[in-house]
Amino acid sequence: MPSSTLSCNRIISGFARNGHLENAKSLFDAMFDRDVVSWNSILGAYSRHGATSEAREVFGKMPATDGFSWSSMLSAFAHTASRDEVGELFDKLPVRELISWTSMLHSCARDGRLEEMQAVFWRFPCWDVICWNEVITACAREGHLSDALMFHHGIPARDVVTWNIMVRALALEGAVAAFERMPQHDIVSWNSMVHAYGLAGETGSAARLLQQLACFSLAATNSVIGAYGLKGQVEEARRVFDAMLHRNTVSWNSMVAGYVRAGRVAEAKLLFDAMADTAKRDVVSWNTMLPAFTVTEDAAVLELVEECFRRMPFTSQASWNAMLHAYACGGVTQRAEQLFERMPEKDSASWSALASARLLSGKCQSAASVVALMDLDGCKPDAVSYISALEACGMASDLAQGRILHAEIVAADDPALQDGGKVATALVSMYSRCAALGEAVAAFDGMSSKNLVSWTAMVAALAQNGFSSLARLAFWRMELNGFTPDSISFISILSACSHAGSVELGWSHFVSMVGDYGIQPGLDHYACVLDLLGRAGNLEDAHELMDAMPFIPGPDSRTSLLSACRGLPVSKVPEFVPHEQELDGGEDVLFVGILAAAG
DNA sequence: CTAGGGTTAG
Repeated sequence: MPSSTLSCNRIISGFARNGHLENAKSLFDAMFDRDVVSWNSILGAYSRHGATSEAREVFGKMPATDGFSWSSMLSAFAHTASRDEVGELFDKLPVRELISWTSMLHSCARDGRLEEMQAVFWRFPCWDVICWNEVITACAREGHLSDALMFHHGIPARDVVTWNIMVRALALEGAVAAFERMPQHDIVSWNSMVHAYGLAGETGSAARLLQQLACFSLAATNSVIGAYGLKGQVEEARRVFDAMLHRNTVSWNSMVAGYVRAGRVAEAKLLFDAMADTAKRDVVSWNTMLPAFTVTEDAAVLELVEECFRRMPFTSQASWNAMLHAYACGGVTQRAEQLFERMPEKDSASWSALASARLLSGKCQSAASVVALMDLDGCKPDAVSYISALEACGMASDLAQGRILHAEIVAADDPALQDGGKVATALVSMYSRCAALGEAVAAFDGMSSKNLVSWTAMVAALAQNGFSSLARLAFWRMELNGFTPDSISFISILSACSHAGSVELGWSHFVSMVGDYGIQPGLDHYACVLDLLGRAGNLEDAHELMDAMPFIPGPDSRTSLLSACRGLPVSKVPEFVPHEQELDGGEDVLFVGILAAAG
């Protein structure tokens, strides 16, 4: 037991800073002479841990308080308490220093009151780099990137944190630029840069950067494991994981998540069980197991997931959402609706999961109404809400409802709804499926920055509405604009060719997809080409392709062949076209139709 | 020695 108050305080603050709250507390309890610094250290520890009620209790017991005590309390409130409580405490402050003002910024930022935050910011008596950084972070986190950049440019002096915020906030290109421009790097800068590469799917660059690090970084290593997992490169992720000398809960969780995402549930479960001995399982570990069913769609896995959910020692909002999502994917809408009713709290992700449950079971109208319901319930619809509602309108061909949603999106005028043009792309698809091609084109033309996905949606819209040559033109313009078509773009263009009966062109796209772009054709591509050949009456080639394709021909491909025979005399129907007894319901009718037509 | 900003996982 150290004798002086000063040395005790030093040890207590050391414990508190490193999260050893229990040790800090027991030394504090054993002290003879506690001064205000001893009390403040304990108070600060509770405050930083978000333990506001404990902090409040300590604050109440303090024999004397100073500016530090009040600042700690205000910080705790700013992180956890309501706007009114924070305001009340702020009014009671004996002195208002910049630190307290900065906590007020955080309180606004926390629940998205960005305009109020900016108003508060400009009322400050003076500013330092930390309060500037706080507003930049808040703007960036809420998706107000232009505001974030404005403050970034407006700041009189930047420190390493200012730059790190930009590395975190910007997409890869911007992150690289910020990283290269910043005068010096700290470990957080490197971690953020590794993470940015991982987020962009550039796992190779992320791994290379990790190796360049002079010292071991848990955060960066975990980022790389996570990035490999996201891309399905589980073996690479495992190699990094196995090479680690120190792993924390996040390392384990990331590795488990990689297996789950890859549908390798058995291995995920094995690690999940193993980590119970070595690392502390937290709520995220449990939540990580829950999406397993979404990937595997294996009924046995759904049971395992339900079991997991029941046994969870703690649940978070994400646990409920993940379970809801699993039900949605499993098509067990009834259970999804029941779980939704039982949920203690509902956030926008919960409502979106409900919408997808309804959408996947074909209840398009009630899926489209989710946006209105959540709004009534006091939950602000976000980009995902609008995207799934628009998809529902498209599926239901509910043009009127789609237009209402469009008007709401425009009226909301929220930068967060831009979300990389995803909402605008959803509008294009919605209008297209409602056969309102003019409005689809208008939505597309109105996009400030188009990307591969929006171009592909436009190609598909033109193809679906029978404008095959325009679809081909759009495909060509897309390439001229520097967007390299991916597997999905080719489905759009192949279906355009198929609708138009352009055999040669469709075939050349198919060949170029494989040869020039190195894209492995999937079942959908084969189905388009089969349909194309079938429509053109090129049965020989169609049959040859059906034999050669690495998929079991589904009913659709056989129907393509069959429909191609429509009108042929029975004697001319090739023998490889399926016989009557092989056919099930839908095809049977078609076949009978062919025979009748053949007379 | 104590108070405000940036670091990983669903």
